Amino acid sequence: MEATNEKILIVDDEKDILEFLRYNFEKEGYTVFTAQNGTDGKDIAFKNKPDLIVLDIMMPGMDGVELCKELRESPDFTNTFIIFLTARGEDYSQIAGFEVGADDYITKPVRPRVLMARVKALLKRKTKIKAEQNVIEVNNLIIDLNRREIKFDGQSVHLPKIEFDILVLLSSYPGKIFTREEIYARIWGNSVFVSDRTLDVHIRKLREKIGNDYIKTIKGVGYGFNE
Amino acid sequence: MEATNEKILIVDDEKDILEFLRYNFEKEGYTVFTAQNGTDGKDIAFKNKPDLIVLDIMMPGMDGVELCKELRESPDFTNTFIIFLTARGEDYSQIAGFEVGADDYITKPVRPRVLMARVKALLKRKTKIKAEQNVIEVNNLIIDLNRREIKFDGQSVHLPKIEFDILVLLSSYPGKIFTREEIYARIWGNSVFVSDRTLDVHIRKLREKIGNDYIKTIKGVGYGFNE
DNA sequence: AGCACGATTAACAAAAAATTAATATTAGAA
DNA sequence: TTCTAATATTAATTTTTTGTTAATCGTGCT
Repeated sequence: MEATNEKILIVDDEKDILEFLRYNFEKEGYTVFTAQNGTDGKDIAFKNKPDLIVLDIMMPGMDGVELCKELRESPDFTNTFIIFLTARGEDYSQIAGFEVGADDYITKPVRPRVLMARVKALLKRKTKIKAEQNVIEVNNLIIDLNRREIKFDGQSVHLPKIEFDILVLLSSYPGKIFTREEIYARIWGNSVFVSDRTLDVHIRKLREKIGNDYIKTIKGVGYGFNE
Repeated sequence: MEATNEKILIVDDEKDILEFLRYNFEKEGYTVFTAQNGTDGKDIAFKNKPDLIVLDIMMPGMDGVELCKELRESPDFTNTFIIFLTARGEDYSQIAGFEVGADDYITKPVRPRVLMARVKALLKRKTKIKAEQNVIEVNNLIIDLNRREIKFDGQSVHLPKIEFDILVLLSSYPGKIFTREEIYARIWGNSVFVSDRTLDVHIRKLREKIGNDYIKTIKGVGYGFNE
């Protein structure tokens, strides 16, 4: 696994758990911050702007729910993922509430693989996704899936169907290399056959509109999307 | 919050998600039904007539798309809101309308707050349309849902049924692109088949009456409404 | 019956998009 | 470095999609 270098903040009053999780996340290449109480957690959050926060519910002093609420009040954290740790059987009514703003929760005892899976699911894309609007945003490129249009350098640009679909496919999995066959299969379907240069032409037209930086060629394989 | 008592059906094969969402929606005052597969979902839908349905695309047995299609064939569900859960990068044209008739879709992993926001937005629209002035107003165009007539540049213009329905559909979701299939599904229903140019003719007649600016064509996809 | 209205269809025109073909260029192996 | 297969590029061509007009069909009304 490549070093993703995504930042994760874990807040829990039990030192054992903290170290246990730290070990596991660091092993996977994440940068880990920890705090043993809500107040410290808040400071570290504001200082380091983590991509995802794992919060224990029950803590002395400021508890997880309180911390979460305070974070969500800041625009810096409206798009940060927050996962709660809760004891099984605990009345999780507090966190499960949307007003708190949890993205997910898992029950203790924490199984690292479960937690890791949830984290990965949430962080899957480094690309900022404006989930509220079905918009993919990367640097100076905004792909609006509802309107089926893109904005490049602030300019709305119309993309014909196939070009748009290819761009969505590639940009949905930044970094992943799609083989030509894969792209043909997903865009044209398995029963349609077009000649071999067709894809290149579409790629070229896309590049004409969004520049050469986003779509990279892997010779002998296919294409990918750069962040 | 007052008890809205709006009914929501959630269909997903993952029990965790189901319960999590159930809890949250109930807390917000909604009446929640759940089903773990399409077949059950269909039964419950017909029995309870929910106001909004959240459908997972991928399910064993009858999947979300299939269920949606079947529901849309019944006049009971032509006006029910349907939100799809889908993986990003999936061929969402199938979902985002394609012959199906989805009102919205969100990409997994599901962020509860996002889902809740969308649900509220949709239901608000509905209650708004039901309760309030029943008028959609854009620039020099006023669509009166009660009288089923429009005012363009201050002039009352009568619209025949289908033209009016198309205009309402499009203008209710400004910016969203409706596929032709979706429009056919929503206006004519999934069991009625008319020839291929029919929609174009209605669109043309609409444009004749309200000008060319409001309805835009997305070639290869469908139509949308400009703000 | 005859009329009016709306919906649909058919036939063709126009526009846009997709594909192909032909040639140039390039990345990467030998 | 040289060579070659893979990709880029360009322009021409074909195909697909939509627009437009007019004719037809059907229904309800007088």
